[in-house]
Amino acid sequence: MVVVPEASAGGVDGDRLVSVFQRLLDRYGRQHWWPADDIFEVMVGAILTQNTAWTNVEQALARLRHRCLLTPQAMSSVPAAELANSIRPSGYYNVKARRLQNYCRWYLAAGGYAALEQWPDGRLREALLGVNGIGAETADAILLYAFQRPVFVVDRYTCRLFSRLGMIADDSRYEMVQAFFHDRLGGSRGRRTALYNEYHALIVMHGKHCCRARQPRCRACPLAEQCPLAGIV
DNA sequence: GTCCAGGGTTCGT
DNA sequence: ACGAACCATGGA
Repeated sequence: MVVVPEASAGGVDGDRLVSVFQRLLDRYGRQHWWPADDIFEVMVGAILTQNTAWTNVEQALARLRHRCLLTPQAMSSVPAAELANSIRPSGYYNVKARRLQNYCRWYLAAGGYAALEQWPDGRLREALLGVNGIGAETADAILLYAFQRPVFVVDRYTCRLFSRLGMIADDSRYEMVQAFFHDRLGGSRGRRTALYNEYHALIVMHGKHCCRARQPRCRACPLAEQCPLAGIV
């Protein structure tokens, strides 16, 4: 599937969003997210990576796999203390153990993937948000990367980058930023799903190298002129 | 030693 | 409605 958008549906800012996407794609290439072996691991990873570096999440996932806890049945029935110990490298292990079990119990009670994939986007999103420990970003990551729904995932890197590009206010609410993308990147349902998938992954990849937290502007980034956004920022 | 990471909830104002 | 405190490990 070609992920390059045909044309923006959102005027000047839409064209700019497409331009940023093109530059990031040219510089970093296709990211092939989500990095996981199966659908359930995507969901677990989405919870474990909350405010946590992915390298830590990988260690936690390896421990879970080694202990045969990477299934919703095993994860929901194991003692919380044992689950917490298994995910220790990902940090916040007590709260995340509770969140994982909240999620697994909801997931199983709903009938698992086969049942949930039949749910419409809005209903599925609301249900995810109803699980304690699943906020807007985690819900959208699961919607996009596990359920293939056309939902743009807004994370810290997204807000930082596009506020520095002057396209959004630095204090914009989550849903406002998300609507900014939804309103300006059109196309078919499948096309938008593929585009949102790649775009978010590229934003994260870029954020790891450039435009770090303490740097006020992108031009101060380590990539300097190599930065794909050097001419824009 | 300091800073930060692919957030979310809870509890004060 | 909004901000602050809290959760916690590991890599740069």
